[in-house]
Amino acid sequence: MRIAIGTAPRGRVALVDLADPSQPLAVLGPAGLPAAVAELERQRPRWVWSDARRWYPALLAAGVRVERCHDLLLGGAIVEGSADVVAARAAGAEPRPRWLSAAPNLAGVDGAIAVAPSVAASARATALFDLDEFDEVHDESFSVDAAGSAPASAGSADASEGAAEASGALAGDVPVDAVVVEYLRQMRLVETSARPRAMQLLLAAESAGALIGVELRSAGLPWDRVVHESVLERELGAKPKHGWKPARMEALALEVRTALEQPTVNLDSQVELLRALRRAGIQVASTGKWELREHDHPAIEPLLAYKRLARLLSANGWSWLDEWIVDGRFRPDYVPGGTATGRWATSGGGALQLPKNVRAAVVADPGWKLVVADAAQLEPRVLAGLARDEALAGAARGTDLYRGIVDAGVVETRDQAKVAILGAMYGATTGDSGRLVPRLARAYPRAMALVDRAAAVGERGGQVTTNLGRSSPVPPASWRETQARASDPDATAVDERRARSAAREWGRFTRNFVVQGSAAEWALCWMAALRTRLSTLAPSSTLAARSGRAFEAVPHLVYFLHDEIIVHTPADRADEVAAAVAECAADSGRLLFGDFPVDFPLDLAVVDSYAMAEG
DNA sequence: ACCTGCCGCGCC
DNA sequence: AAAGGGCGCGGCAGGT
Repeated sequence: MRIAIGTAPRGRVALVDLADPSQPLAVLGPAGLPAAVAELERQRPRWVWSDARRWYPALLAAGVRVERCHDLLLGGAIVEGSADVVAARAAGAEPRPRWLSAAPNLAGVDGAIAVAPSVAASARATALFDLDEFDEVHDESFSVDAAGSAPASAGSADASEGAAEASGALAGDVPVDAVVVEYLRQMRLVETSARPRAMQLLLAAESAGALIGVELRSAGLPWDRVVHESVLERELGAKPKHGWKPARMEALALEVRTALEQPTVNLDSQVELLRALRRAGIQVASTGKWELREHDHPAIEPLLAYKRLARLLSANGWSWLDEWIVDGRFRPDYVPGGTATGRWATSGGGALQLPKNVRAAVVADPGWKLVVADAAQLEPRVLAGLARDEALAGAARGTDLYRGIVDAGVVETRDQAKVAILGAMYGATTGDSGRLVPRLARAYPRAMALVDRAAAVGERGGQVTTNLGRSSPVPPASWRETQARASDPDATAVDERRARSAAREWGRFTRNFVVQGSAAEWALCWMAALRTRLSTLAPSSTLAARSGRAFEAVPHLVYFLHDEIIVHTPADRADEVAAAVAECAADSGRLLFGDFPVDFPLDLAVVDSYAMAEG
């Protein structure tokens, strides 16, 4: 069963069964939606909606979880960009609707936007049905007395979203008939794509990610403010008065200025600092710490210490704590599919850059545990699977792929194996890494050929595609102009050099894209499977379920970082959860690479604090 | 008072 | 101990 959710005239919401779109299942006010969804969810439908970030928070706030969805914004971005769908798009020639351009990565992509019906137009009568006919029609079983029995959304963490709803239209508001039309269009593109099964799986996994992104925010990452404050005090000293710098930073700044013999230089200004360093005889091209480290001067050590503290203060200091930690939870705004490769992004809070030294503040609730798991050397394993490289998969058989490469006699040390692998995937040509890559190529020719091919395609300006069918963007017009200028008869040496450099740069991007993007798919399938598994585990036998919250007493995901997840679980369920996490990793490998023998072992820990997980 | 671009640096 | 890919964010610089 598939049910579309979209807007209807006069601020209402409509539900349409895709098996019978001749008339809606229900047309109701926004307040009635959670109860209606909860009722229909018993039939385990796939909810089809414009954007999980638009529709799902209010449901979760009312305590309603859904099992699966199709997220049109994310699905649209994939099918519009995929080289596997090019023929299907051309054959069908159905226009992409304008509202899809809100999708991550789709804003600048060519599409038949001009001929798409505008939201306003499709909000009126359509071929499917006229919602105005359904003024008073809705199934009594969904009806919710506005005065009473509706699950309360007051007290939700997201007052702002409620306010936006009250004030009118939200981004992602799409008339239900347009939702149906777009869903059917996407399904036709999937069916006629080069690899329908893979594309279907990708859209399902991406949509599961869309649900998880909202759920992670709703659940929140348990955060101990006291521990965080003690980290800050240990590093920075006492909390300074508002608008002041911590005394320890001031002391370090004084030390630097003294050593440089420039008592007024402002260390926070790159321009001033660079000038001061040079005047003191330290010949650097930038103020970056990697370059500073190379120099021997009494100003360097306190300067590096100052920079480290300045970073901590501005990125995760007391004001971050006040802004982002509410009621013991960190609730970042995840953006699934927010990057070109399909990795997630976040907006606000820097959730994907939590410094190691503040992770101590991630602490399980009393009676709860954190199950922390990350996939060991995910990307080279994915590369082995993608390339069907038996030799590399052999080296990956144990828990330490780099050790496996050493044991195979390819390089001498684990460190060499690591930089060589990274160099192969990122396109290093110089340094230790670049020198080791040829040895890797001899040992693992299939894997190396795959990334080399991806790089060659990119250098020509072509698209490359992941395991499941997500394609890299085409290079921007400015890139193509640079290439065109170089092939002009009177191109200068500078033009040619610039074009070569830009071509190689795009080649490094596409080289990495296939690996990073396919690894993101593995992680998505892992997490989606885990989410399903967790929902089948019984609530804790020792923690009484309190009402009103979606995540009381049951294990749930609270964090995701590219190849790493954290589950917050009642302590008595931790071992079951850990086993499920590992099984789902193995399942994801089989799902994506069939019986090709590549392992996906995890570093897995059951801990009270994130800092106690090996990282 | 804003905006954009760039740097530097945290994470994978 | 830094080079290659992907990001977000804070801060400064330089513009309007």
